[in-house]
Amino acid sequence: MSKKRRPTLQDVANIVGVTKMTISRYLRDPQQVSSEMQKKISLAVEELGYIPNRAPDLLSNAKSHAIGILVPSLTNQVFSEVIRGIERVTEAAGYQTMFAHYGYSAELEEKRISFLLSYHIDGLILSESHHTPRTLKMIETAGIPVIEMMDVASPAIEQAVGVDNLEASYQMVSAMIAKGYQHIVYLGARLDTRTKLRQQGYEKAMREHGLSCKSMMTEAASSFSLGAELLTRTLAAHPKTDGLFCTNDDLAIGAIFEAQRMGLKIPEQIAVAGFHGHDIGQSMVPKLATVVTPREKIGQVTAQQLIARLAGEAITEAVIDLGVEIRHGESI
Amino acid sequence: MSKKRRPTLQDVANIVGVTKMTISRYLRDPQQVSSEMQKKISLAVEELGYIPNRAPDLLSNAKSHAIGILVPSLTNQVFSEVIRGIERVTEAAGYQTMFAHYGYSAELEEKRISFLLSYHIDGLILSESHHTPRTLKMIETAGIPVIEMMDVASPAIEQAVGVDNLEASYQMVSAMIAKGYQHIVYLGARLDTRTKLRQQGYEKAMREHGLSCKSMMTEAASSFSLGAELLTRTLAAHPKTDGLFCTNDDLAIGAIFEAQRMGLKIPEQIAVAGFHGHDIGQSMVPKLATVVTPREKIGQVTAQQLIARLAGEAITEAVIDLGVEIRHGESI
DNA sequence: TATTGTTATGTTACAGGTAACATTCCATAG
DNA sequence: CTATGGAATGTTACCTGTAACATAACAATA
Repeated sequence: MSKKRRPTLQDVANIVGVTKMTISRYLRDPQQVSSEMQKKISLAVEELGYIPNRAPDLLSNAKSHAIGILVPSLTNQVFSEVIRGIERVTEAAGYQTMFAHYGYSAELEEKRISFLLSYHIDGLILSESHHTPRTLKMIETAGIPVIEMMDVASPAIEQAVGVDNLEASYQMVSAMIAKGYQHIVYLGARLDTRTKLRQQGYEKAMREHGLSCKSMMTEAASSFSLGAELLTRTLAAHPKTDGLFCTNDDLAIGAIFEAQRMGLKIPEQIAVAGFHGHDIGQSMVPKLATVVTPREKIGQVTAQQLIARLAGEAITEAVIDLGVEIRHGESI
Repeated sequence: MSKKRRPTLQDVANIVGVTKMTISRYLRDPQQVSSEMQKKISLAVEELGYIPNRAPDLLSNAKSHAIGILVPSLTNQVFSEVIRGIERVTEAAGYQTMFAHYGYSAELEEKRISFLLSYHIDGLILSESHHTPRTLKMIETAGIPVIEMMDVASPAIEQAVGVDNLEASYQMVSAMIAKGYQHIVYLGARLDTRTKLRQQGYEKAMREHGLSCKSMMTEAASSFSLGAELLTRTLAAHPKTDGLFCTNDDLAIGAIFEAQRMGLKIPEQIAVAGFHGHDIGQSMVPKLATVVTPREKIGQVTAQQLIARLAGEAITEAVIDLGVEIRHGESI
């Protein structure tokens, strides 16, 4: 009994009694072979359960029609929505996607990019503008189009699509100040690039109004329970706190739940604002004040730009800022 | 000016003045070449920014050390946690992961599997036990180990790791009935296999106590706002409802928020239970009653089993049931 | 009938890393 | 001084699909 081997085009060809070239043609476009041949090949392919093999293609430097997508985290709802936007476009354009995530670490990002490039992706989408030198070198060497998503402040490579996190935060905190809150504290977790930008936006608004900046930060990953914990710590450290600007909705919602447990009235005793505008913020009581980011649209526009460039078009806009919406909700 | 080309081992070899075989050895295990050669090659590799190329490897039927992972949805928090569990194990074992998602469609699953197999993955993890005939054929032909995650009721291939969704739901609904709720309605969305199993568990418990079954279902994807909507529709259709068993936490939480808006007391006027035990359920007020599934552990055990089989071990347990915990919380 | 075109299929060469085997060179033992 | 062994490096063949070119067979036209 011979060991089973993955069937090749040659195996199909042997059954049909033609060369593998004919099978190859059939698989790419059945019209290219005669109609009786189509039937015969179709049967043989089904019989063997032939599985396409990309290896030879990759080897001969053909286009892979695959694009690589790097996100910091899969657990983060934000990126699942961005990915949905990307795929809506890539799917329609006949491109396949290969994801990887790097846990907010530039070193891991480097590894993942190397992995994706080793599979000859045609284009690459990143979620960060900070990379290791080796990453930059690899990308240059690979010579494929690259787009950085999410923030537009300081693109490191060729093109960026996203929002201005600093400016958006500045606007939200300004709105809170305009409503009369004076002792606003910034809640941050997982100190990545965008978290820092949001903190800067917070500080800009506070300073502009002569208010003092206070932050409660941790390197732990965001979660609802972390938001609860940060509220407790904030009130212990700064009892006069009357507002929270949180780096994302999860922290904000966790803080609101904890405030409810403590019997604090929102927003009368403490105002809370988040970042992103997830569905849950609109369902909960009170409705969450938040900076609504166009997550799915970021994905769509990024994918459209990348595909245009894969089709040979030049970059027309190196930076595409899709803007945010300040939603007041009921919590400020 | 010549068009840039991705550097090959030969290019590195030319710079160093040896054959590419020496470079190949260095890259896989630097110890295999002399120490002065190590330095020279290292420099040349950096200079060119050499990127590994998996194509030749794939072509010669080498192990890819990559495993494919198929999940129905990336938006679904459940699967990000399962993936985290998988990666904790694969990362340590030196395996790389390639994800894909198929939007709960068996046809799309087939496409994705074909895609992953075309890249010569060594093993495959699925999240479903229902597949197209062609999928089954492909998997058989590929001859690689496959594990089905999530539910253990009716594995279709070789091995399954997960929980018993029907039994778990039966237990939760029984617990609700034991507390005195009589008019419990089942809330379901996106009618996939597991949702149906949970409904069956609900029905088994209700029938056993001579209570009548009522369901409020939709094919839309789960969300918090959908939970709110389903509650409204449920109360309109069945005014006497005093309990909800929801197919997941999102629906349950959305329903609770809506009940709060309506001024309904939980659990006095209406009890609500969810499924999975996400972090948010423990933070919110009231704490959510839920069936806690060992999501990360499912991932870990699945990966461990797969890697053991890749190492040549035989299947010792075709079905691994990791069990659930019934958490009463404050909402029933 | 000779010519041209068209459709269907065949032939050849190639992509880049690595397993398996071969060679070279030098140190040490006999 | 030769023989032996081992470390370092070289040589060859191979994996599979497809672009590019070649050929065959037959229909349509001059």
